[in-house]
Amino acid sequence: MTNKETQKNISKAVIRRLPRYFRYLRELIRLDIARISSKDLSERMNVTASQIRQDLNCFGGFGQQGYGYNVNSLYVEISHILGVDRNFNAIIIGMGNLGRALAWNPLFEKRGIAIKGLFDIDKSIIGSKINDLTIMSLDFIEEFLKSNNIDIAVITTPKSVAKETVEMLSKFGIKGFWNFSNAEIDLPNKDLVIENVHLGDSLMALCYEIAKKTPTQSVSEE
Amino acid sequence: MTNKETQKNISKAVIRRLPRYFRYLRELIRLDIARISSKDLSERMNVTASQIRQDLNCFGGFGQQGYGYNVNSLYVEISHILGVDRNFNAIIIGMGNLGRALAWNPLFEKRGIAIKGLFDIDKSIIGSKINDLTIMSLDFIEEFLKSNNIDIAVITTPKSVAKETVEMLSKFGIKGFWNFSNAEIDLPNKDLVIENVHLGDSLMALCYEIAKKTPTQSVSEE
DNA sequence: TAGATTGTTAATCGATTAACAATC
DNA sequence: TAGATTGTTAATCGATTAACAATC
Repeated sequence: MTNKETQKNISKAVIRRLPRYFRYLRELIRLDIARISSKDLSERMNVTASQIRQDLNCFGGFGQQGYGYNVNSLYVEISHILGVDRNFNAIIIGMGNLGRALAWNPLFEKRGIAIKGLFDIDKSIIGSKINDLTIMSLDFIEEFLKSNNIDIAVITTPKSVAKETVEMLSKFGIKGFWNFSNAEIDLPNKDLVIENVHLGDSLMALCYEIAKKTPTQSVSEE
Repeated sequence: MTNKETQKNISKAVIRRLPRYFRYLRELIRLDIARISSKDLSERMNVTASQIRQDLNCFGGFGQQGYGYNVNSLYVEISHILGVDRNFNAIIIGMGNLGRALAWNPLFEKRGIAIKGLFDIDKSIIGSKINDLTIMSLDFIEEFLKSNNIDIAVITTPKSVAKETVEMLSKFGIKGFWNFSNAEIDLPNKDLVIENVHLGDSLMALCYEIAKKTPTQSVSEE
Protein backbone atom coordinates (compact mmCIF):
# COMPACT_ATOMS: atom_id res chain seq x y z
CA MET A 1 0.00 0.00 0.00
CA THR A 2 2.97 2.34 0.49
CA ASN A 3 4.31 4.19 -2.48
CA LYS A 4 7.45 5.46 -0.80
CA GLU A 5 9.53 4.97 -3.92
CA THR A 6 7.02 6.98 -5.95
CA GLN A 7 7.82 10.21 -4.04
CA LYS A 8 7.91 12.56 -7.01
CA ASN A 9 7.69 16.18 -6.09
CA ILE A 10 7.76 16.49 -2.36
CA SER A 11 7.84 20.16 -1.53
CA LYS A 12 10.60 21.68 0.53
CA ALA A 13 8.05 22.70 3.13
CA VAL A 14 6.99 19.10 3.69
CA ILE A 15 10.57 17.87 3.99
CA ARG A 16 11.35 20.52 6.58
CA ARG A 17 8.48 19.22 8.67
CA LEU A 18 9.49 15.57 8.57
CA PRO A 19 12.14 15.77 11.28
CA ARG A 20 9.56 17.27 13.59
CA TYR A 21 7.22 14.34 12.99
CA PHE A 22 10.17 12.09 13.67
CA ARG A 23 10.80 13.76 17.01
CA TYR A 24 7.16 13.65 18.08
CA LEU A 25 6.83 10.02 17.13
CA ARG A 26 9.88 9.16 19.15
CA GLU A 27 8.28 10.95 22.07
CA LEU A 28 5.02 9.03 21.61
CA ILE A 29 6.95 5.78 21.67
CA ARG A 30 8.62 6.89 24.88
CA LEU A 31 5.16 7.56 26.31
CA ASP A 32 4.02 4.07 25.28
CA ILE A 33 1.36 5.40 22.97
CA ALA A 34 0.76 2.79 20.32
CA ARG A 35 -1.69 4.52 18.07
CA ILE A 36 -2.52 8.10 17.17
CA SER A 37 -5.00 9.95 15.02
CA SER A 38 -4.03 12.93 12.90
CA LYS A 39 -6.33 14.99 15.10
CA ASP A 40 -4.64 13.98 18.33
CA LEU A 41 -1.18 14.49 16.86
CA SER A 42 -2.22 17.84 15.41
CA GLU A 43 -3.15 19.08 18.87
CA ARG A 44 0.17 17.99 20.30
CA MET A 45 2.15 19.53 17.49
CA ASN A 46 0.08 22.65 17.00
CA VAL A 47 -0.58 22.11 13.33
CA THR A 48 -3.74 21.11 11.45
CA ALA A 49 -4.76 17.49 11.16
CA SER A 50 -5.22 18.13 7.49
CA GLN A 51 -1.60 19.08 7.11
CA ILE A 52 -0.43 15.94 8.85
CA ARG A 53 -2.53 13.73 6.59
CA GLN A 54 -1.40 15.59 3.51
CA ASP A 55 2.24 15.44 4.51
CA LEU A 56 2.25 11.75 5.32
CA ASN A 57 0.36 10.92 2.17
CA CYS A 58 3.17 12.28 0.06
CA PHE A 59 5.05 9.16 1.02
CA GLY A 60 2.37 6.53 1.35
CA GLY A 61 -0.86 5.52 2.98
CA PHE A 62 0.59 4.93 6.40
CA GLY A 63 -2.71 5.23 8.25
CA GLN A 64 -5.88 3.23 8.44
CA GLN A 65 -9.38 4.64 8.22
CA GLY A 66 -11.25 4.52 11.48
CA TYR A 67 -8.06 3.73 13.40
CA GLY A 68 -5.40 6.34 12.78
CA TYR A 69 -1.70 5.67 12.60
CA ASN A 70 0.32 2.99 14.29
CA VAL A 71 2.98 5.02 16.07
CA ASN A 72 5.72 2.48 15.78
CA SER A 73 5.34 1.67 12.14
CA LEU A 74 4.93 5.32 11.26
CA TYR A 75 8.16 6.00 13.11
CA VAL A 76 9.88 3.29 11.14
CA GLU A 77 8.56 4.69 7.86
CA ILE A 78 9.65 8.23 8.61
CA SER A 79 13.02 7.07 9.88
CA HIS A 80 13.43 5.30 6.57
CA ILE A 81 12.38 8.33 4.54
CA LEU A 82 14.88 10.44 6.47
CA GLY A 83 17.62 7.89 6.01
CA VAL A 84 18.09 7.27 9.73
CA ASP A 85 18.31 3.55 8.95
CA ARG A 86 21.07 4.08 6.43
CA ASN A 87 24.05 4.24 8.76
CA PHE A 88 25.55 7.23 7.05
CA ASN A 89 29.14 8.12 7.78
CA ALA A 90 30.42 11.62 8.36
CA ILE A 91 33.64 13.55 8.74
CA ILE A 92 34.21 16.97 10.24
CA ILE A 93 36.46 19.46 8.47
CA GLY A 94 37.76 22.22 10.68
CA MET A 95 38.29 21.43 14.35
CA GLY A 96 37.80 24.86 15.83
CA ASN A 97 35.40 25.39 18.69
CA LEU A 98 32.34 24.60 16.64
CA GLY A 99 33.88 21.53 15.00
CA ARG A 100 34.88 20.22 18.39
CA ALA A 101 31.44 20.87 19.85
CA LEU A 102 29.87 18.95 16.99
CA ALA A 103 32.33 16.08 17.37
CA TRP A 104 31.04 15.58 20.90
CA ASN A 105 27.41 16.07 20.03
CA PRO A 106 25.18 13.00 20.46
CA LEU A 107 23.09 14.29 17.56
CA PHE A 108 24.90 12.22 15.00
CA GLU A 109 24.61 8.99 16.87
CA LYS A 110 20.92 9.60 17.57
CA ARG A 111 20.29 10.01 13.86
CA GLY A 112 22.24 6.90 12.94
CA ILE A 113 25.28 8.77 11.68
CA ALA A 114 28.80 7.73 12.60
CA ILE A 115 31.62 10.27 12.72
CA LYS A 116 34.57 8.54 11.11
CA GLY A 117 37.18 11.26 10.87
CA LEU A 118 38.19 14.71 12.04
CA PHE A 119 40.40 16.96 9.95
CA ASP A 120 42.21 20.24 10.28
CA ILE A 121 45.26 21.98 8.87
CA ASP A 122 46.56 23.34 12.16
CA LYS A 123 49.66 21.29 13.08
CA SER A 124 49.31 22.20 16.73
CA ILE A 125 46.09 20.24 17.06
CA ILE A 126 46.66 17.46 14.52
CA GLY A 127 47.23 14.26 16.46
CA SER A 128 45.16 15.24 19.47
CA LYS A 129 42.14 13.18 20.31
CA ILE A 130 38.49 14.07 20.56
CA ASN A 131 36.06 11.46 21.72
CA ASP A 132 38.15 8.48 20.52
CA LEU A 133 39.01 10.05 17.19
CA THR A 134 42.37 11.56 16.32
CA ILE A 135 42.44 14.85 14.45
CA MET A 136 44.10 14.21 11.11
CA SER A 137 45.86 16.47 8.68
CA LEU A 138 43.76 17.54 5.76
CA ASP A 139 46.70 16.47 3.59
CA PHE A 140 45.60 12.88 4.12
CA ILE A 141 41.98 13.40 3.22
CA GLU A 142 42.21 11.90 -0.27
CA GLU A 143 43.85 8.77 1.05
CA PHE A 144 41.33 8.56 3.88
CA LEU A 145 38.38 8.87 1.55
CA LYS A 146 39.70 6.08 -0.65
CA SER A 147 39.40 3.61 2.18
CA ASN A 148 36.33 5.04 3.90
CA ASN A 149 32.86 5.40 2.54
CA ILE A 150 31.86 8.86 3.71
CA ASP A 151 28.46 10.35 2.97
CA ILE A 152 28.56 13.66 4.78
CA ALA A 153 31.21 16.29 5.36
CA VAL A 154 30.51 18.76 8.12
CA ILE A 155 32.08 22.08 7.09
CA THR A 156 33.26 24.05 10.09
CA THR A 157 36.17 25.75 8.38
CA PRO A 158 36.57 29.50 8.22
CA LYS A 159 34.35 31.13 5.63
CA SER A 160 37.33 31.99 3.45
CA VAL A 161 38.19 28.39 2.63
CA ALA A 162 34.75 26.78 2.77
CA LYS A 163 34.09 26.95 -0.95
CA GLU A 164 37.37 25.39 -2.01
CA THR A 165 37.02 22.75 0.70
CA VAL A 166 33.63 21.69 -0.62
CA GLU A 167 34.98 21.60 -4.17
CA MET A 168 37.94 19.49 -3.12
CA LEU A 169 35.85 17.04 -1.13
CA SER A 170 33.31 16.71 -3.91
CA LYS A 171 36.13 15.76 -6.27
CA PHE A 172 36.95 12.94 -3.88
CA GLY A 173 33.37 11.73 -4.02
CA ILE A 174 31.58 13.26 -1.06
CA LYS A 175 28.00 14.08 -1.92
CA GLY A 176 26.51 15.63 1.21
CA PHE A 177 27.63 18.78 2.99
CA TRP A 178 26.47 20.23 6.26
CA ASN A 179 27.75 23.77 6.05
CA PHE A 180 28.33 25.82 9.18
CA SER A 181 30.68 28.28 7.56
CA ASN A 182 29.00 31.54 6.80
CA ALA A 183 29.83 31.15 3.10
CA GLU A 184 27.26 30.86 0.35
CA ILE A 185 28.42 27.90 -1.66
CA ASP A 186 26.98 27.09 -5.04
CA LEU A 187 27.51 23.46 -5.74
CA PRO A 188 29.70 22.43 -8.65
CA ASN A 189 27.28 19.72 -9.73
CA LYS A 190 23.77 18.48 -9.32
CA ASP A 191 24.43 15.18 -7.48
CA LEU A 192 25.62 17.11 -4.48
CA VAL A 193 23.46 18.33 -1.67
CA ILE A 194 24.25 21.01 0.83
CA GLU A 195 22.46 22.03 3.96
CA ASN A 196 23.42 25.47 5.17
CA VAL A 197 23.05 26.27 8.82
CA HIS A 198 23.75 30.02 8.86
CA LEU A 199 23.63 30.56 12.60
CA GLY A 200 24.10 34.27 12.05
CA ASP A 201 20.87 34.49 10.07
CA SER A 202 19.02 32.66 12.79
CA LEU A 203 20.37 35.05 15.40
CA MET A 204 19.38 38.05 13.32
CA ALA A 205 15.87 36.76 12.79
CA LEU A 206 15.62 36.62 16.57
CA CYS A 207 17.00 40.15 16.88
CA TYR A 208 14.44 41.37 14.36
CA GLU A 209 11.61 40.03 16.49
CA ILE A 210 13.05 41.52 19.67
CA ALA A 211 13.67 44.85 17.98
CA LYS A 212 10.11 44.86 16.69
CA LYS A 213 8.70 44.33 20.18
CA THR A 214 10.79 47.07 21.77
CA PRO A 215 10.39 50.14 19.55
CA THR A 216 13.20 52.33 18.60
CA GLN A 217 14.66 53.96 21.74
CA SER A 218 18.25 52.89 21.06
CA VAL A 219 19.55 50.83 23.98
CA SER A 220 23.18 51.87 24.11
CA GLU A 221 24.27 51.89 27.73
CA GLU A 222 27.97 52.23 27.02
CA MET B 1 9.96 58.63 2.53
CA THR B 2 10.59 55.55 4.66
CA ASN B 3 7.71 54.04 6.57
CA LYS B 4 9.82 51.65 8.65
CA GLU B 5 7.66 52.11 11.69
CA THR B 6 4.54 51.23 9.68
CA GLN B 7 5.72 47.62 9.17
CA LYS B 8 2.39 45.91 9.79
CA ASN B 9 2.23 42.37 8.58
CA ILE B 10 5.65 41.38 7.36
CA SER B 11 5.50 37.71 6.46
CA LYS B 12 7.82 35.21 8.07
CA ALA B 13 9.26 34.42 4.64
CA VAL B 14 10.38 38.00 4.14
CA ILE B 15 11.97 38.21 7.57
CA ARG B 16 13.93 35.02 6.95
CA ARG B 17 15.37 36.61 3.84
CA LEU B 18 16.48 39.83 5.49
CA PRO B 19 19.68 38.47 7.00
CA ARG B 20 20.71 37.27 3.58
CA TYR B 21 20.24 40.77 2.15
CA PHE B 22 22.27 42.03 5.04
CA ARG B 23 25.11 39.67 4.21
CA TYR B 24 25.09 40.52 0.52
CA LEU B 25 25.03 44.22 1.21
CA ARG B 26 28.00 43.91 3.50
CA GLU B 27 29.79 42.08 0.72
CA LEU B 28 28.90 44.81 -1.78
CA ILE B 29 30.34 47.40 0.58
CA ARG B 30 33.51 45.34 0.84
CA LEU B 31 33.67 45.31 -2.96
CA ASP B 32 33.28 49.10 -3.02
CA ILE B 33 30.05 48.96 -4.95
CA ALA B 34 28.10 52.08 -4.13
CA ARG B 35 24.88 51.45 -5.98
CA ILE B 36 22.92 48.43 -7.12
CA SER B 37 19.76 47.71 -9.02
CA SER B 38 17.32 45.02 -7.97
CA LYS B 39 18.18 43.23 -11.21
CA ASP B 40 21.91 43.16 -10.52
CA LEU B 41 21.40 42.07 -6.94
CA SER B 42 18.91 39.42 -8.03
CA GLU B 43 21.54 37.86 -10.27
CA ARG B 44 24.10 37.77 -7.49
CA MET B 45 21.65 36.30 -5.00
CA ASN B 46 19.83 33.97 -7.32
CA VAL B 47 16.38 35.32 -6.63
CA THR B 48 14.01 37.42 -8.73
CA ALA B 49 14.36 41.18 -8.91
CA SER B 50 10.66 41.34 -8.24
CA GLN B 51 11.09 39.58 -4.93
CA ILE B 52 13.82 41.96 -3.85
CA ARG B 53 11.70 45.00 -4.63
CA GLN B 54 8.69 43.50 -2.89
CA ASP B 55 10.70 42.55 0.16
CA LEU B 56 12.38 45.90 0.57
CA ASN B 57 9.14 47.73 0.03
CA CYS B 58 7.65 46.11 3.08
CA PHE B 59 9.86 48.41 5.09
CA GLY B 60 10.06 51.52 2.98
CA GLY B 61 10.88 53.01 -0.37
CA PHE B 62 14.62 52.60 -0.06
CA GLY B 63 15.33 52.82 -3.77
CA GLN B 64 15.13 55.49 -6.37
CA GLN B 65 13.56 55.11 -9.79
CA GLY B 66 16.09 55.12 -12.58
CA TYR B 67 18.96 54.69 -10.15
CA GLY B 68 18.48 51.64 -7.98
CA TYR B 69 19.53 51.36 -4.36
CA ASN B 70 22.35 53.08 -2.57
CA VAL B 71 24.25 50.17 -1.08
CA ASN B 72 25.38 51.92 2.02
CA SER B 73 22.10 53.45 3.04
CA LEU B 74 20.25 50.23 2.27
CA TYR B 75 22.72 48.42 4.52
CA VAL B 76 22.08 50.93 7.27
CA GLU B 77 18.32 50.52 6.87
CA ILE B 78 18.43 46.74 6.98
CA SER B 79 20.84 46.77 9.89
CA HIS B 80 18.36 48.94 11.70
CA ILE B 81 15.41 46.69 10.85
CA LEU B 82 17.37 43.71 12.12
CA GLY B 83 18.36 45.52 15.28
CA VAL B 84 22.09 45.33 14.58
CA ASP B 85 22.39 48.94 15.74
CA ARG B 86 20.70 48.19 19.05
CA ASN B 87 23.68 46.86 21.00
CA PHE B 88 21.74 43.94 22.40
CA ASN B 89 23.23 42.04 25.30
CA ALA B 90 23.24 38.28 25.64
CA ILE B 91 24.02 35.57 28.15
CA ILE B 92 24.69 31.91 27.55
CA ILE B 93 23.07 29.30 29.76
CA GLY B 94 24.78 25.92 29.70
CA MET B 95 28.53 25.87 29.13
CA GLY B 96 28.87 22.48 27.56
CA ASN B 97 30.69 22.05 24.28
CA LEU B 98 28.14 23.97 22.28
CA GLY B 99 27.84 26.77 24.82
CA ARG B 100 31.60 27.14 24.84
CA ALA B 101 31.79 27.13 21.05
CA LEU B 102 29.19 29.88 20.91
CA ALA B 103 30.98 31.91 23.57
CA TRP B 104 34.01 32.05 21.29
CA ASN B 105 32.03 32.67 18.15
CA PRO B 106 32.60 36.07 16.50
CA LEU B 107 28.98 35.92 15.30
CA PHE B 108 27.65 37.91 18.22
CA GLU B 109 30.11 40.69 17.91
CA LYS B 110 29.57 40.92 14.15
CA ARG B 111 25.85 41.39 14.74
CA GLY B 112 26.36 44.00 17.40
CA ILE B 113 25.56 41.70 20.30
CA ALA B 114 27.69 41.61 23.45
CA ILE B 115 27.95 38.48 25.54
CA LYS B 116 27.75 39.65 29.12
CA GLY B 117 27.56 36.45 31.13
CA LEU B 118 28.07 32.69 31.04
CA PHE B 119 26.17 30.38 33.35
CA ASP B 120 26.17 26.74 34.33
CA ILE B 121 25.28 24.58 37.31
CA ASP B 122 28.37 22.35 37.16
CA LYS B 123 30.60 23.35 40.09
CA SER B 124 33.65 21.89 38.37
CA ILE B 125 33.53 24.53 35.64
CA ILE B 126 32.06 27.47 37.53
CA GLY B 127 34.81 30.03 37.99
CA SER B 128 36.76 29.08 34.91
CA LYS B 129 37.23 31.64 32.19
CA ILE B 130 36.19 31.68 28.58
CA ASN B 131 37.23 34.56 26.43
CA ASP B 132 37.47 37.08 29.31
CA LEU B 133 34.24 35.97 30.94
CA THR B 134 34.01 33.84 34.04
CA ILE B 135 31.48 31.05 34.14
CA MET B 136 29.00 31.84 36.89
CA SER B 137 26.68 29.71 38.92
CA LEU B 138 23.09 29.75 37.75
CA ASP B 139 22.19 30.43 41.38
CA PHE B 140 23.31 33.99 40.86
CA ILE B 141 21.32 34.60 37.73
CA GLU B 142 18.53 36.58 39.36
CA GLU B 143 20.99 38.91 41.01
CA PHE B 144 22.96 39.23 37.80
CA LEU B 145 19.89 40.11 35.79
CA LYS B 146 18.93 42.83 38.23
CA SER B 147 22.10 44.74 37.48
CA ASN B 148 22.46 43.83 33.80
CA ASN B 149 20.13 44.65 30.99
CA ILE B 150 20.05 41.39 29.03
CA ASP B 151 18.01 40.99 25.86
CA ILE B 152 18.88 37.48 24.75
CA ALA B 153 19.50 34.20 26.52
CA VAL B 154 21.23 31.53 24.50
CA ILE B 155 19.89 28.17 25.68
CA THR B 156 22.49 25.45 25.42
CA THR B 157 21.30 23.41 28.37
CA PRO B 158 20.31 19.76 28.10
CA LYS B 159 16.87 19.25 26.61
CA SER B 160 15.47 18.08 29.95
CA VAL B 161 15.89 21.44 31.67
CA ALA B 162 15.46 23.81 28.72
CA LYS B 163 11.77 24.50 29.33
CA GLU B 164 12.13 25.34 33.01
CA THR B 165 15.20 27.44 32.25
CA VAL B 166 13.29 29.55 29.76
CA GLU B 167 10.42 29.94 32.21
CA MET B 168 12.76 30.99 34.99
CA LEU B 169 14.63 33.49 32.82
CA SER B 170 11.42 34.96 31.47
CA LYS B 171 10.28 35.58 35.05
CA PHE B 172 13.44 37.62 35.52
CA GLY B 173 12.58 39.68 32.48
CA ILE B 174 14.44 38.16 29.55
CA LYS B 175 12.42 38.47 26.39
CA GLY B 176 14.49 36.78 23.68
CA PHE B 177 15.67 33.18 23.53
CA TRP B 178 18.00 31.50 21.10
CA ASN B 179 17.28 27.86 21.73
CA PHE B 180 19.80 25.18 20.83
CA SER B 181 18.35 22.53 23.09
CA ASN B 182 16.34 20.01 21.19
CA ALA B 183 13.27 20.84 23.27
CA GLU B 184 10.05 22.29 21.89
CA ILE B 185 9.28 25.17 24.16
CA ASP B 186 5.96 26.93 24.10
CA LEU B 187 6.35 30.37 25.48
CA PRO B 188 4.56 31.33 28.69
CA ASN B 189 3.56 34.71 27.30
CA LYS B 190 3.27 36.70 24.14
CA ASP B 191 5.96 39.32 24.74
CA LEU B 192 8.60 36.65 24.49
CA VAL B 193 10.27 35.52 21.32
CA ILE B 194 12.16 32.32 20.74
CA GLU B 195 14.28 31.24 17.83
CA ASN B 196 14.79 27.50 17.70
CA VAL B 197 17.86 26.16 15.99
CA HIS B 198 17.16 22.41 15.92
CA LEU B 199 20.43 21.25 14.48
CA GLY B 200 19.12 17.71 14.41
CA ASP B 201 16.31 18.68 12.07
CA SER B 202 18.77 20.39 9.77
CA LEU B 203 20.96 17.29 9.73
CA MET B 204 17.99 15.06 8.95
CA ALA B 205 16.84 17.29 6.12
CA LEU B 206 20.29 16.78 4.66
CA CYS B 207 20.07 13.04 5.19
CA TYR B 208 16.72 12.98 3.44
CA GLU B 209 18.23 14.59 0.35
CA ILE B 210 21.19 12.23 0.35
CA ALA B 211 18.95 9.20 0.88
CA LYS B 212 16.74 10.33 -1.98
CA LYS B 213 19.71 10.56 -4.35
CA THR B 214 21.10 7.13 -3.46
CA PRO B 215 18.14 4.72 -3.61
CA THR B 216 17.55 2.10 -1.07
CA GLN B 217 20.52 -0.31 -1.07
CA SER B 218 21.19 -0.18 2.66
CA VAL B 219 24.79 0.88 3.30
CA SER B 220 25.65 -1.04 6.45
CA GLU B 221 29.30 -1.99 6.30
CA GLU B 222 29.63 -3.07 9.90
C1' DT C 1 -23.52 -2.36 11.46
C1' DA C 2 -22.19 2.33 13.31
C1' DG C 3 -18.41 5.24 14.41
C1' DA C 4 -14.12 6.87 13.50
C1' DT C 5 -10.69 8.49 10.79
C1' DT C 6 -8.17 8.22 6.78
C1' DG C 7 -6.95 9.52 1.81
C1' DT C 8 -7.95 12.79 -1.44
C1' DT C 9 -10.33 16.35 -3.94
C1' DA C 10 -11.81 21.07 -3.87
C1' DA C 11 -11.59 25.76 -1.81
C1' DT C 12 -8.91 29.13 0.34
C1' DC C 13 -5.19 31.52 1.47
C1' DG C 14 -0.62 33.43 0.94
C1' DA C 15 3.59 34.11 -1.44
C1' DT C 16 6.02 34.75 -5.71
C1' DT C 17 6.42 36.54 -10.21
C1' DA C 18 5.14 39.51 -14.03
C1' DA C 19 3.88 43.77 -15.78
C1' DC C 20 3.74 48.52 -16.08
C1' DA C 21 2.80 53.24 -14.76
C1' DA C 22 5.30 56.54 -11.92
C1' DT C 23 9.38 59.02 -11.55
C1' DC C 24 14.17 59.93 -10.91
C1' DT D 1 14.34 64.79 -22.65
C1' DA D 2 15.24 59.66 -22.91
C1' DG D 3 16.59 55.72 -20.35
C1' DA D 4 16.56 53.23 -16.37
C1' DT D 5 14.61 51.31 -12.59
C1' DT D 6 11.69 51.62 -8.85
C1' DG D 7 7.11 50.99 -6.33
C1' DT D 8 2.98 48.74 -6.77
C1' DT D 9 -0.92 46.42 -8.79
C1' DA D 10 -2.45 42.30 -11.06
C1' DA D 11 -1.67 37.42 -12.40
C1' DT D 12 0.22 33.15 -11.26
C1' DC D 13 1.72 29.72 -8.63
C1' DG D 14 2.05 26.84 -4.58
C1' DA D 15 0.87 25.54 0.00
C1' DT D 16 -2.56 25.09 3.55
C1' DT D 17 -7.04 24.11 5.08
C1' DA D 18 -11.70 22.32 4.66
C1' DA D 19 -14.75 18.94 3.30
C1' DC D 20 -16.28 14.53 2.41
C1' DA D 21 -16.53 10.06 0.25
C1' DA D 22 -14.04 5.76 1.02
C1' DT D 23 -13.17 2.29 4.22
C1' DC D 24 -11.47 0.06 8.25
